Amino acid sequence: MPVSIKDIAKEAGVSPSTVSRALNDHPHIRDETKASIQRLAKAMGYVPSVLARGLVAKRTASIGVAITDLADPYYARLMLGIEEAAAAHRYQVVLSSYCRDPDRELAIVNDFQMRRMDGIIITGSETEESYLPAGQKFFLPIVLVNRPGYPFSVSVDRFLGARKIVEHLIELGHRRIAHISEGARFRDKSRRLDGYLTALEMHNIEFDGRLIVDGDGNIGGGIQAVPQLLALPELPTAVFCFNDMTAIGVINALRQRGYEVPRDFSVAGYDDLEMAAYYYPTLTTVRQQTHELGTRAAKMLLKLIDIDGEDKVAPEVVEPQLIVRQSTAPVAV
Amino acid sequence: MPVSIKDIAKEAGVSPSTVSRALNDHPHIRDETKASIQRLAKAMGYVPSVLARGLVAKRTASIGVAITDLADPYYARLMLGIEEAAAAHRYQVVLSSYCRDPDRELAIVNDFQMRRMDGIIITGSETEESYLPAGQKFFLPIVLVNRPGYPFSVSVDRFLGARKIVEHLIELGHRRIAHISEGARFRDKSRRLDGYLTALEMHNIEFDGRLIVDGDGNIGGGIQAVPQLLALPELPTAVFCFNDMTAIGVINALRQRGYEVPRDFSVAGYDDLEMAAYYYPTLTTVRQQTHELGTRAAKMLLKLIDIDGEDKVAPEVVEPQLIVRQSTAPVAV
DNA sequence: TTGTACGCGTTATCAA
DNA sequence: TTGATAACGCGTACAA
Repeated sequence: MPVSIKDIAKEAGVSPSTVSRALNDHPHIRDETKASIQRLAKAMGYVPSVLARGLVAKRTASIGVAITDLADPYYARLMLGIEEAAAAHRYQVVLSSYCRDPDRELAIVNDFQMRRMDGIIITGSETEESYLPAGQKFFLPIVLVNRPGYPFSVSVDRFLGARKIVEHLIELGHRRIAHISEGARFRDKSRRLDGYLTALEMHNIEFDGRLIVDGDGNIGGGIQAVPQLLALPELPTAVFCFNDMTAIGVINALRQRGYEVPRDFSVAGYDDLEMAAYYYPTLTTVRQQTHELGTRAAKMLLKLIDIDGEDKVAPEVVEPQLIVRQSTAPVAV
Repeated sequence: MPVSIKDIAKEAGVSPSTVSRALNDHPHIRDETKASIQRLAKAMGYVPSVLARGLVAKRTASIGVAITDLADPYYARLMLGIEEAAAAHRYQVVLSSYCRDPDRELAIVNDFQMRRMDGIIITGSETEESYLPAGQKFFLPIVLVNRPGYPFSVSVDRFLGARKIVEHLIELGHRRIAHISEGARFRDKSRRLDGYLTALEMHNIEFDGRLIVDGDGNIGGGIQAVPQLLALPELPTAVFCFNDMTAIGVINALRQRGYEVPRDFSVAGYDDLEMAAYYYPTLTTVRQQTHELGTRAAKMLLKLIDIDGEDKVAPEVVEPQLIVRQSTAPVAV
């Protein structure tokens, strides 16, 4: 049973409010009593109750983060950024992973509401629309990461990132460039795919739909894509993958079949995971300012919480950076 | 402003207690009123407050998990196991990462206490001792993962895992086997180191302290260890790493210097991360039953919460499994 | 400087 | 079957 403020009051022979004041460093209280009560509280192992506090204060000094997938290290970096900004404002961060499952995403958001978090950050939402103010189902501020269509969002410009990396491949002489997508579900709204198409168009390269193969954002998706690519009547010379995990799958599957990267195929990833610099070969990829993305999202959310001035907040976009390493090379002649 | 039970009561023209009963499916209530109130609650966007509920119920139906490091995918798998078991008992899981920082670990545990979680799981605690019942600083049950000395713990037998993998190296003919540890801080209580020493002893191989080099559990630690190994007057032929991340760092650093694995050195990891099967070369490693570890930890915690019968709970140990892949090979002659 | 009284949202108990 | 009341732990006006 936790010790309550009343227990301390009884023990100290004062009223509960005096204890409350002592513990919260209130102005009008004798230094002596304050000190002795603080000492007593510590000795008795007092731990304040967020439940009771939040009930009266109508705030819990905590924000909830619903992340796409715990297993993806990309989100770990994002979390570091969020926690840093939150800690600076003395907010506690609570995390849950919805594993790319729309139902779980909504369940987590609902749980955060039940816990009366002060605000929520959702990465890569699968149900973006439901958070639109029109619905009014949510009574706390929500910031989305990488959903640039949402009014309160912080995103990396994935269109630009994809364009940059495809142009890099084109500059290396590649003309038949395959793309492994995140999955069929996302095809229409894929910014990466748009960037890919734009880069081709800018360089007058004709688009061939057979070069687009569905992955799933994980290693397995990359592995499964390879036989489809190799079955094409005319092989690609380069593969632009949805992310680094996919690229690792692709390189692995190619190696299994006796191909070498970048000798036989250039392969590019996206994300610049820590692993990208240590894989063999090291990955050419797109670095997203992940840490900054996190701090920006947290700051936007805190702004929404504090001033409640939704008008003052506009969607933010950060620019990604091309990282050239060894998995891409000039096309073989 | 969230809608409260009172708001609904006013709107429905009944008392708050009736609303509470309707929402909680209590027995003695007219089906009609129950249905209409439930409908009204949904329409008004009612979301119950865990704060208020927990205050009176003295339980929040949630457990906190403090994990070692978000960036380590090992913990993602563990979380899946925990969440699965928790969900089966209708418990919510809340996660925080302490990034191997003892202070943050204690801060998180304290926060969980403030939130009046029903119990806590801590992975790889850096401050194991502080949770011993003797201290009595904690009023909620705590289960530790991979701290077999603690009375309420679920662990993989790391001693056995290390012994298995070192014996595998010995069988391949290796005699000078280096070990990259988790860090100097952990040397005395390293079960992996014990397993390593035991394997050597069982095969009458003399121990050479210079072969033990400190890492940090991350890629960087592996990278930094390599120059120290290469500076030894007599080179090792194999390296047993604290974990897969360290092994990746080691292999990478060796490759940078023109060495090839396993031609020049055999390198073994520990954990069997997803990546281990896809790295180049694929890693020989030790698979921990990570998912099962998670479910077991959650079940133990739930037992402690429910029956409060500490006597009925004993530390559990699961057996790890040797996974042989391409990063280890017979010693060169 | 300290104590008293009330309310936050909810549930449980008792009475109607 | 329903309503009134108290209680959970805490903060804060207001009174002393």
